[in-house]
Amino acid sequence: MIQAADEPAPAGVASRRIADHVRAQILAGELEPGTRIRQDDLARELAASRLPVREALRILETAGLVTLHANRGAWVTRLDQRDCEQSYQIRERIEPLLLRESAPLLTAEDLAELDRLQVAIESTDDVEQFLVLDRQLHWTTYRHAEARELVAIIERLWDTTQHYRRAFSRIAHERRRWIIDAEHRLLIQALRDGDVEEAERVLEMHIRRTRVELQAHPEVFSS
Amino acid sequence: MIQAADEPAPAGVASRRIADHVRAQILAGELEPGTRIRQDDLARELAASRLPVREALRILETAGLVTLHANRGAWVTRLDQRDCEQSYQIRERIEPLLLRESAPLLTAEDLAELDRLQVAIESTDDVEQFLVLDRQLHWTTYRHAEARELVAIIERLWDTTQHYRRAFSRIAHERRRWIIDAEHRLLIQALRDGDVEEAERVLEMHIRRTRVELQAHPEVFSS
DNA sequence: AGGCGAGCAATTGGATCCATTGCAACTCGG
DNA sequence: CCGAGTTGCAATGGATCCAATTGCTCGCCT
Repeated sequence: MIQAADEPAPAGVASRRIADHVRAQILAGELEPGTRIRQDDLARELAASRLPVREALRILETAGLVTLHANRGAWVTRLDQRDCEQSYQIRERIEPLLLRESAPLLTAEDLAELDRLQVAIESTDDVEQFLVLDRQLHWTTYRHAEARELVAIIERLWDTTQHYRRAFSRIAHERRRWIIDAEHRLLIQALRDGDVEEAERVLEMHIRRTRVELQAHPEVFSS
Repeated sequence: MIQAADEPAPAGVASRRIADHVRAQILAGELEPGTRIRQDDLARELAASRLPVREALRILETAGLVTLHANRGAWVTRLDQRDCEQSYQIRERIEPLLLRESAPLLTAEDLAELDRLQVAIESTDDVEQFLVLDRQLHWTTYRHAEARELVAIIERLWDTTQHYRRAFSRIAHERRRWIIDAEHRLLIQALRDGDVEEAERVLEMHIRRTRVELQAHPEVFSS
């Protein structure tokens, strides 16, 4: 092995790397729902052949992030309002399960990090930053959960709805942010108190409220 | 086009076909958790090259049915008792959502089919037959639901736990079957009455009871 | 005799090449 | 001038070939 560690490191299998890359692009909003993904372009962009690209697209299709049409190509999956609300409804019911498993194992360091993240959330005006930090905050509360299936499912739900969360934040963030902040603080406090049931209730309410507000903004899905 | 329609027809994309084939084999119990899947063998068996096989394996990995280790190969995913219980806990919370959406749209024909299926279930002693019919029955009740995400998630949960449901049925079916039959009949009756809430409650109870009974049989996961 | 290392076989991962499909523009006829 | 059919191109799907990694076995040294 001549080249040691100056390269960004192949880091595992190419198809996985490519899938992660595209996933990140979609989550970052660089690829919006409905945009076409061309195999050649991706391959050139990532300096790989089309073969791992195709595998990556199949992975992402199963993950629900892209939609494939036989002999026609791949597009970033577009959700309608109904699908999106349904996703939130599912999260509302199962994320408390994840929290229940993780909450009792949270350390003082975890709680400190939650505080830090919440302060950061309250002091940013950038939507993109907010999305990243919000996600970090919630997944920090889930850090000690070991339920693989549950984690996979919930990550999928976060992923497929990310774009609509962004669109929604863009138009309603100013008005909503103090509510979100309050809910986050209630969640963190319940966790600090070791009151898991209360934390579950707050989380469920947090997700439901977002879902209900989303109902009132169909323009998010119109484009 | 020389060869017209004597072939079984490619019928869509090969990778999808192969993935479905392997999925069916796993669900039928022909491939048990832990068994290795070799790319060459699959390719030969299905008269295809290894390329679509690889794509299929990536699909199935994302679907949670096989586990890939880089440069080492693919194995049918093995769940531990904790994972399996968690899957049932998730189903318990979200399948009622699917039922709620579908139940009001069930037709008289659907109800007749449910009766027919239930009669068939009660008159079979074959575990394999039972698994197929039970699955058909529940998915008939979900027939009119259109929530894509929810359907995908629940199918995944059924798929990944199928093997353990089989193992459990093998050892505890005699003792349990009258309970299952009773619950199915209650479910169908509630649907016939148009009492969706009652149907949801019965379904939740049905899944929870299975989960709790599974807790008492760790030997299912020992092999 | 046991453990460690090197070499080899088997299997997976990746690249290039060819076939097939779908789309679009252009042409020809009404 | 408009519509339908045909032809050509571009993008995906599939097969074969080659490289890289793994782990297993055999042999050697301690």
